[in-house]
Amino acid sequence: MPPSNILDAIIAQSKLSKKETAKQQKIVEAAIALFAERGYANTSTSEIAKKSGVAEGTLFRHYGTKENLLLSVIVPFLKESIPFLAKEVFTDVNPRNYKSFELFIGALLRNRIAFLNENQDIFRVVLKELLYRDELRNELFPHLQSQLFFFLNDALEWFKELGQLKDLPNPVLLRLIMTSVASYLAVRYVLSPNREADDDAEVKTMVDFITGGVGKD
Amino acid sequence: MPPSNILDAIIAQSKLSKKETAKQQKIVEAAIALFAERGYANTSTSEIAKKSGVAEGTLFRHYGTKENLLLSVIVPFLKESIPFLAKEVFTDVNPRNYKSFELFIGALLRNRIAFLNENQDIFRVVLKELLYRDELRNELFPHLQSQLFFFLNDALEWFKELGQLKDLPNPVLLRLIMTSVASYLAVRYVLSPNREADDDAEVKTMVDFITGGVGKD
DNA sequence: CTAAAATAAAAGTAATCACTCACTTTTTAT
DNA sequence: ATAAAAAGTGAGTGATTACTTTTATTTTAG
Repeated sequence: MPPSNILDAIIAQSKLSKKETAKQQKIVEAAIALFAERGYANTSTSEIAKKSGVAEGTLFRHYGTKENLLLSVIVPFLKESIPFLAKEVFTDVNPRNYKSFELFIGALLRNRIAFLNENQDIFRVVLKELLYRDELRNELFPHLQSQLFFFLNDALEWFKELGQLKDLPNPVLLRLIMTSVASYLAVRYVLSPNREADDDAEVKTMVDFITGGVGKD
Repeated sequence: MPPSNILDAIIAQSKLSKKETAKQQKIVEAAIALFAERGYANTSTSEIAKKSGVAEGTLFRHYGTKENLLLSVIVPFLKESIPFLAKEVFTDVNPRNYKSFELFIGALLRNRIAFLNENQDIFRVVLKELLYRDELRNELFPHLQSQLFFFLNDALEWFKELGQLKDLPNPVLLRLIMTSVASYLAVRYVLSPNREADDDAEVKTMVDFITGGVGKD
């Protein structure tokens, strides 16, 4: 494996497994559930095989190693989850369509909440493994950051022009906004998963906080 | 072990091991380093024994199980780290001594940064295990929350009186402030550990953000 | 229909794991 | 000084692990 670039390796890997058989889907499904429930290290390949109704050998025929199976689980998620890679969110939540920064951030939050509602399990897997895997994280973060920057730089400039954003450097703004959004999502989906949420109220609270803080004018 | 209450069990456990032998200290030291580096599940007891220069049997004589060793590592940290339990931070950063909410939050941030500078490794261990251990988390969070509330409720009322805080419910204020602080610390110490930081500038940025958001007045 | 090729299942395999146990050494108390 | 208690040791133990190899079944091709 020549590439020092893990992301490339991951993407290449994901392209290799073009056709997914029914059994492969079952395997991935079971892997997601088990990894999310007890973590990668605490899940054995035999358990995955059992849960997916497949022989252990089948699992290794398709994925070679347990590590590789993890990547096959994480990669498709990342490809959708680093959304600014895909054009979807771009067009779905286009800053130019929003007259105020509040509305834009609100839409962005709603978009990501909807996505995570559909992907809670795998989100947990990804988050946990990102904590454990330094190399993956070290490659992913700059990549993520530059993608976010590429997408949001424009948006930030747009709302600065409209006079709705403080005149802070864009990287600083980006960091403040994204860590707020991320920590909200992390608490909501990972740390307190069972809670029922009033989306409208919560989004409003977060948007108000991000734009106006807690201080009195 | 009767108690359904894990926290009680932990605290009881920590009280049992009153006198720490030199070897015990070595063991805990090595365990922290290894757990932080590669996680609990990926660290074997034989490795811990080897690194700390004791026989594996010694480790089990003192801690009984690997799990128990983890608790012995986590507990003392938590006792200091849920700082509002201990009076130290209370007196060190007493809200009534601060004329403005900004100054108070700044002091709080500096206090926690100083603490984490001394405890980076174990902070990483705790954070990772909290993600993996539902029961621990489910017991710890309400406890943490109520402690924080007990301490900060007063502070929030104080700064509300001074007209420096928005008239939001205290639990909401608390959540917004603490998730901001926590996510800043998490990014700084866990996700991007190797970064060198300009404390003064970063604290200022965070304080400004928490009090005033990113929106233009 | 049949032989070859691809896929799945089952039965291994060597390594590693957390943990035990019989025993020795050190510390403490009298 | 001595006995009891505590601390320390390291060679085992059975269970489990990721992975392999062998055997069986299904799919495909001529």
